[in-house]
This record gives sequence, C-alpha cells and structure tokens, in this order.
Amino acid sequence: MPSRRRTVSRKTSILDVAQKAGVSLGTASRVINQHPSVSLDKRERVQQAIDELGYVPDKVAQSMRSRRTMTFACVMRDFTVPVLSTFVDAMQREIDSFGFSLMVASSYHDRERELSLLQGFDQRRIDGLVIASSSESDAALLSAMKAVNFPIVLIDRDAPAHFDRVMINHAQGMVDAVHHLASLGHRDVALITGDPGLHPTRHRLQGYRQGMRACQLSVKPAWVRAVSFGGDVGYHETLRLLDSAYPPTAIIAGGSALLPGVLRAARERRLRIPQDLSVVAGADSDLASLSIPAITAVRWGHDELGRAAGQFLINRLQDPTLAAQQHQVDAELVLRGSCSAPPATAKRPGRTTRQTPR
Amino acid sequence: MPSRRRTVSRKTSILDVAQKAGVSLGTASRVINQHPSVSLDKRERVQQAIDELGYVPDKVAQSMRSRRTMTFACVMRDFTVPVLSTFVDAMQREIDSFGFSLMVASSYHDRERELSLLQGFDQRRIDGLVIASSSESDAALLSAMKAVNFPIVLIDRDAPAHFDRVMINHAQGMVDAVHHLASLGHRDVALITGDPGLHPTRHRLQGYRQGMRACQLSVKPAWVRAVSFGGDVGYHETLRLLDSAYPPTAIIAGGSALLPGVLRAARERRLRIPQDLSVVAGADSDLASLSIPAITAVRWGHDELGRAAGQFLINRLQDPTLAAQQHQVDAELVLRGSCSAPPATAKRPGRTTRQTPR
DNA sequence: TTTCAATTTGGAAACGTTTCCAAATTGAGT
DNA sequence: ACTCAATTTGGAAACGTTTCCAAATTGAAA
Repeated sequence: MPSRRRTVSRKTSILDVAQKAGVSLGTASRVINQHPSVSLDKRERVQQAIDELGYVPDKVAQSMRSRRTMTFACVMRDFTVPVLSTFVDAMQREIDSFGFSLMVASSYHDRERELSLLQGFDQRRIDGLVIASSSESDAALLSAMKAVNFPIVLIDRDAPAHFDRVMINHAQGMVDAVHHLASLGHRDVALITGDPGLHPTRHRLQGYRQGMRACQLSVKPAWVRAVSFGGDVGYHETLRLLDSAYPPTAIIAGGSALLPGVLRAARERRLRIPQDLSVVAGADSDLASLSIPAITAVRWGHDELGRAAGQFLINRLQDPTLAAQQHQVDAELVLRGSCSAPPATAKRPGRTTRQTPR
Repeated sequence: MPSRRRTVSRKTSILDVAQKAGVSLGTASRVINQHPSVSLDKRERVQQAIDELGYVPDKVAQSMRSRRTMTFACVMRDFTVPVLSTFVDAMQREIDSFGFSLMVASSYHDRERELSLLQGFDQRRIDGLVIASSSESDAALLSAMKAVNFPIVLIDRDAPAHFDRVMINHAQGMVDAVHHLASLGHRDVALITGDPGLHPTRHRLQGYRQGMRACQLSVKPAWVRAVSFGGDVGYHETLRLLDSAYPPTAIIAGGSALLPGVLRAARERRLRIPQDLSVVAGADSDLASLSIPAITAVRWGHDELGRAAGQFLINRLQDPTLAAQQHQVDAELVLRGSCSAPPATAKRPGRTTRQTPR
C-alpha cells in the first residue's frame, strides 16, 4: 500500500478537493482559476468539494508556479512622518480590491539600505514597488532599480529612466505663495528648501523663480537656500537669513521638516509672526495647521498620490507594455494667519530692484 | 540532446551554482543554509560560484519548502492615526535585522474586513501577526484568531485566549491624572472614554476609580462615559457633561480621538481652558502638544510597544512552546497648560461627598 | 455511419528550494 | 590491513500549485 502521511493532519490541498470531487488535479485547478473550458457538471462538483472541505488555495504555492505574489511594496524615507500614513492608507485601499497586499519599509535616507531593500524585494518576487528614492541620480541606485524584476512607481521623483511617476505640483504652490506674499507688499522673499538633487526641491525653486519674475521681484541669490531636508537645516538657514545684511521679510519653508526650525529661529530672534516676519510652509503638516498663528501652507492630497500610485501599478501589471505613466497632483495655497504686510519700519537701503509694474 | 530552455535567460538558480561548483544540488543548498556538515573544500567552491554568478536564493521557493515566509503583518484599526506610524516603524526596525518584512493593513473598525484579513494572511502563510483587534469578545473573531497558523501578538487588548500581549498602563496614567487634578483642588472630575469592551477603556475606568478613591473623591455615575472612540462622541459627551445639573470642573478625554470633540465643545460653551475647565488627554497627540494652551496628557512610548511586539514574535518563532508573553509599557502624565484650580465661582450645592482626609 | 474540429479531461512536468535517505568517504582505534 | 562510527555527499522526494500536452470525448457536418 502507498506510504502513509507523515503528519497527523495536513492542510487540505487541491488534491483533496480533486479526489473528493472525483476529478483530476488539473480540472480542480481550472475551476479555481475560472478557466472556461470545464463542464458545468464538474465545475459544480468541484465547487461543492471546495465548500465542504473549506479549501483555500495556498498563496505561496500559487506564487511559486504563477510567478505572481500579489504583493506590492512601498519604500519611503521615513514612515514616521505622519502624513505618509495617509499616502499608504490610500494606496492600500486602492489595491486591496484587486487582492494585493502591501509591504512597507523606511529607507531612513540610507542609500545602502535602499539598495538592500530593493534586492530583498526582488528576492521576494513582489509584483511592484512604490518608492520615494533618496536620490534621482545615484548610478548604482538607478541601475539597481532597472535591474529589478518588477515595475516601479516613483513618488515625487524625476529620474532619467522611464519609470512611472506620481508627482506633486510644487511649482504651482510656490508661484501662489510668492504671489500671495507679493500682494501683501513683500518684495524680499526667501526660500529655504531641501536636497537640490530632488524633484521637490528643483520644482519649488523653479516655481519660486517663476513667481518672483511674474511679480517683478528680483531674486537675491543669498535668499534661496537648497541644502537638505534633514538635520537642523531649517533652523540654521533661517538664522543665517535673519542675521544677514538684507534680511528677507518673508520666508518660505519648502519642506515639512524645515518648518519647525524656521519657527524656532524666528522665536529666538524675537520676531513675531506675521507682524515682523511672514512665513509660508511649502508642505502642510500638523504643526502648520495647529501652530498659533496657524501657518499658511501649500497643501495637496496625499490620498490622491496613494491612489494614483496603486492604480499605476495595477495598470502596468495588466499591460506590461504600457508607456510610462505620469500623474501630477495639484497643490493649493491654504491661507492662514502667518502672513501679513511687511513691517513698515523696515529700514532697508535702496536696492537695484526693478520698479513695480507700470 | 536535452530540450533547450524555453525562456531566453532564466534567473540563475541553485542548480546553476551546483553545476558551476561541480557539486550536487543538495550540497549547494547546504552551504547556503550554513549547514555544518560540508567540507571546507566544497564550501569554498560553492561560495565562489555564488559570488561569480551573483546568485540570490528565491524567497518564494524557500518558503514553499521551508514553510517560513519571513513575513509578519500588522493590522491596526486605522493607520491614518499619526502615532501608529511610530509603532510600525519601531516594529519594523526590530524585526529587520532578523530578515523579516512587514505587511500592514487597516481594519477600519470593520469586523468582516478583519476576518478576511486574517484568512488572507493565513493563505499567505505569514509567520506572525500583530493586531489591535476591534473586539476582545467577538466569538467568530476569537475563533478565527485561534484557527490561524501563525502566532498572534495583541496590542493593548486583553483576550481570554492566551495570546502574547503588549499593553499600555492606562490605569496608572489615569491615577496620575486624577491625583494631579485633585491636587489642584478639583473634586468633580469626569472621564469620557471609548468602547467599554476594550482593554484601554476598561483599564482607564479602573485607574480613574482607583484614583478617585485614593483621593477620597466620590464618583458620580453620570461623569463616567464609556461609549465609543468613533464618530463625534467626544463632542457630544462633553456637551452633555457641561450642560448637566452638576457639570464637572475637569474632564479627562480618554482616547486621542476624543480630544478634538472635547475642545470643540468647550469652545462652543465659551469655557476657557484651563480657567473655566481643566482638561487632560488620556493619550498624547499632536493636537494635545500643539494646542494653545497645550494639553496635559498621558503619554507612553509607541516605539517601546513596537519593539516589544516584534521581539515577542521573534521569540515565539524561535521557541513555539514559549508560555504566553506579556509586557506592559508605562504611561506618564506630561504636565502642560490645560489644568489649573477649578473656578472659585463654582456655585455648587453641597453634596454628600466624604470629607477630605484627616 | 464516418470524419473532423472543437471542447474537455487526465497525467505529468515545472516552479526553485529544502530535507530525507542511503551510499560513499574519512579517520581513528584495533 | 580491518572494523566501525562519524562525517560528507549525491540523488530523489517533497512542498502545492499552474500549465502544457496529448488523449478522450463530444457534436455537427457530410
């Protein structure tokens, strides 16, 4: 007689189903996968066997053969940033109905870790990745992203290769911010933002310059500081600005991680917001909305970002030949209490600024 | 000759490694898995082949055979709650060095969804789950949690079955809160908290009563409201309290989702905090720390929670026979600006309260 | 009936590993 | 040299599916 089962009771497998329904293994598999060519008769018998046995297919075995893990991953710089959870949640909802699960991991701004996450996910044979990479130009990272066996959607990043992209319209936000400040009478508007190699920084810079030009305001090079999103940059750059010979009357904090430092520096210099200094946050945050006064900020829907990213991945899985997809989510300026006319007392020497419009 | 490969170039497999090293498949596998019984000679040859071919093992195939997916999952009611990301992040870090990845999913307070997540993760053969279940007593949920093929760690839940548990010492937080308020002169302290079927609610209730007793304060039944964490409960219960015949002079908002409603209701009734009404938050949040005045709150380390949960799972995987593990993270009262002496003008009728201590 | 194409079916291979088993090798003790 | 146990090794089974192929069945057309 055939050898007995080793374990006392195995999980019921598709074999048990086939046996119980009196069909072959292949036929059972076909009804599970809704394959059309199986007679109604057997289809019913198999379905009944499935119900009676409470059979559920083993995803690992399915993945093994079908090369689909029904899993996506999401890598962000740091999930501790509260607003990212909104993004993840929206993406989750989007992919959920298609049967996909989501893995998450923070890269902590660490290139090595990012590379090893990439390889780890490749080993796991995930079906897609959403990532806000730490760099857009790092050659090793880029080639690792290309080498990998799953589609990638970039979040707020703009890389040379033709990945799918979901980006934020930071430029528009900056244009609006500058216009708003200019309309209040500001002429000396500074921008502190992050890593100059990253799309959000470059795009903000672009919008800032465009806005200044449109308002006929000259840009003093010392007023635009694109250093990094990390550390105490917001604080130090604000101090440098405030202590300079020509301090700006308004500061745009281009990045949610920069705002705390800007506010702290202003407080230390005993500048009241908005009477002595106007402040705009280039990204909305709890701090911005709950501060007193609340900080006027550029805002966008993180849920829209998440949905688009999920949708892109699903589209591409259905049709791998799809051209690179791109989506830009709009940003709007939400007016709060951190901006007012510049102080009248501003004792500034005349400068070579162009005259206001005719 | 043997049949040619179908695909142009397959991923290199352990077979290629074995072949290149001139050993059997089994031996190659053994060196990969650090199995002791393989000669130094072959070990080196295989390692070299691995390096030269850039071979990385396929996790899906490994899981298939070894019944280990190296994956944990985490389901919380709603990941949109900012503070949960700290938890996830800490857990992530904890399990990362052991090679585990993390899946996340929100249950959205939805029992059906919770059940289907449970089954989905079981199909995926994850190695462990961390969950703040929506109920501690739902029979179907409980039996589903028992039926599942992986260990479960409960977060801030107390279920009859012997799951591993990581809980928060809400009671201590409440005791401290009551003592603090009593020391300021309050005698009429109300508590609004959430779903009475859940550990955090029951534990807060217990701490509140214990604290009141210790301070020789009587508890009016109308002052303790345990309804739900959802909806507009914080708002409505606060109004009910404030509009009652004997309004409390202090309110404890036992749950981070309740605080916004409490503050809104107080504002609507034109009560200044803390002059007219003292408020303590039973859970810290951005709102609590950034409000003006900042709200005195019970705080604990979500990172400690996450680390403990990850550690428990790893412990149990190493030794499945382990007795139920339990860890309680301490809560402390952080004093801010939302509490002061009760208004002197309180025109309250004499009550049958016991006299203050001798 | 017979023929032929279309549909349905069973059997087996394949996915890439780990692990079991038995055979081969080694090395120490006589 | 011979025995025996311990170590190392190769070969094959197993994990639970999907999918390929060829055989069997069906049904319509001749």
